[in-house]
Amino acid sequence: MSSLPDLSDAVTAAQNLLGWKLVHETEDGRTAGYIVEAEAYSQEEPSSHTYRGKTKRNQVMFEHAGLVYVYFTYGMHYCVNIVTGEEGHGQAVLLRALEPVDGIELMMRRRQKTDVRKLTNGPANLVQAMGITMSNYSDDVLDSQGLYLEPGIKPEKIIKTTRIGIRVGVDLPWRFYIADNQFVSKLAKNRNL
DNA sequence: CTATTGATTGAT
DNA sequence: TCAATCAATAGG
Repeated sequence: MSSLPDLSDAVTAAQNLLGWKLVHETEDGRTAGYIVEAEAYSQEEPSSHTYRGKTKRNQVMFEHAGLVYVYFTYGMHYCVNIVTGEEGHGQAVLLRALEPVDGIELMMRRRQKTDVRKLTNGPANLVQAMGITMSNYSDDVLDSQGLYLEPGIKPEKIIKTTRIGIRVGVDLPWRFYIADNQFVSKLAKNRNL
């Protein structure tokens, strides 16, 4: 695996990021996990937050690849994305699930769960376990500090399928996850292509 | 201005 | 199947 992920466009990056290790160092300690499930979003298609142009919420998605897009949704949840593509093109990869590697005790404390499989199995769950907040908005994951990426494992088999939780653009096969990985979010295992 | 919806989760 | 709960957006 090369030392930098391919973030040239969202769909490529969603596959390429699988197996990379996401690390977050905070005052409470270090947490890290392998990315096992990810989805691509881009301004050309209606399910993307950038479909209707730049707003205060999504503006970082139009900046350069490697920056972090955190958003608040459903009145109670945060989700995290890695920006991809050229500057000015609103696209990113939503991280949907991790396989916990480091700081599992800390993740359990943050999540109030002891079942390792329920720590990071979903976009809002992994944000909570990793201690990611809006203060991580526009962090650079290619800088080795704070929230960043490290080379991890090479996925044996990647499953390509349709995205979760959206009402438009449901036909696009823009979701990718590592086959037979027990940390992939439950919904993701239901539909296959 | 008000009303509705959503890249979710966890409980029923 | 539904509630929790708020930012963005559509509509008047």
